[in-house]
Amino acid sequence: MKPIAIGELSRRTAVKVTTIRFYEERGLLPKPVRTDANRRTYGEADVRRLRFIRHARELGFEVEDIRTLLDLSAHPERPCDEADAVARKHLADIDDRLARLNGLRQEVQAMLDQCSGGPVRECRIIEVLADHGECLHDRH
Amino acid sequence: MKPIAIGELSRRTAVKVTTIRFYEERGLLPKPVRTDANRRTYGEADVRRLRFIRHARELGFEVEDIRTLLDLSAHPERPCDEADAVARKHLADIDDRLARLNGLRQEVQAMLDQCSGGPVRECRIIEVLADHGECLHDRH
DNA sequence: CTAGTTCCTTCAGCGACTGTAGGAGCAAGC
DNA sequence: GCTTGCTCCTACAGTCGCTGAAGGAACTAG
Repeated sequence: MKPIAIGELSRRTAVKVTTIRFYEERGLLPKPVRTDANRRTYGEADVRRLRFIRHARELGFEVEDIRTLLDLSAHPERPCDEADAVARKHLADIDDRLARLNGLRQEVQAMLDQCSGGPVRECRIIEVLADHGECLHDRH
Repeated sequence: MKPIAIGELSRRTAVKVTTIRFYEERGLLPKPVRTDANRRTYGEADVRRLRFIRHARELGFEVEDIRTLLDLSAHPERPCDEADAVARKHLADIDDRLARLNGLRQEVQAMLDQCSGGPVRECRIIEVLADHGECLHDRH
């Protein structure tokens, strides 16, 4: 199999060249073999690994979590408790953010509903922001 | 009215001292009058302005948007279209994030549901991450 | 007077990239 | 063989919205 240049790896994984170099520096991707002219060369395994990383990032996993998941995938004989824990923690995190974002949505929607389109003096948006007492919830 | 020190302003607005100085540097708060010993002194107007800022940040508005909203609140005779636009854009942004986050939640939940607790070799979490084809949605 | 707290400036760090400058290499057309 | 334009290299600064630390000065209470 012929070596893959960083640009082609980028195209095949939809990860930007600069981001690939960043992942290398962070230790998510192994240091690749270089050509005589000092250019990085990759193989199919790198394509798979980078797709794994990109996919996990799309699902919102942090780089630190991805490191753990990558380590795990390199040891298929170990129990998957750790992967489970990482995913569970991530789910809890998502639920948390969803709850807060739903609260915000309600609040901002209410602000907009009250705006009558007059001058700023009468604008509820500005007023609501100026006074937390106007809010639906105590804590945002 | 007696001048307010930065620490007291911090206590009264629940905004950290460092953050207050940061907001000053970013132009959200005006440069305060200093004492002979070079300490910042604030008044009630600053308390109100900072509460406005904090509240808007809690509702997820960006600093740039807050600058716009603050400018508007200083011109009560102008129409509130602009405030409305800022809030509307923010709502659209929240809806966007909610949709994506809900998608992620589903995906991660599905991953967890399939994990049978065996070795990593059989773990669906790792497998799903390795292959986007396993996903519920095409685009995350 | 002393100890403890508050305040000052300046600057580095977070996470996860993104972009730029300034250069070298390479592939294709003439 | 030369030029044009793309790709690649390193090194480093910038993004957003803070946060914290270092090192020093000043205020406050006992």
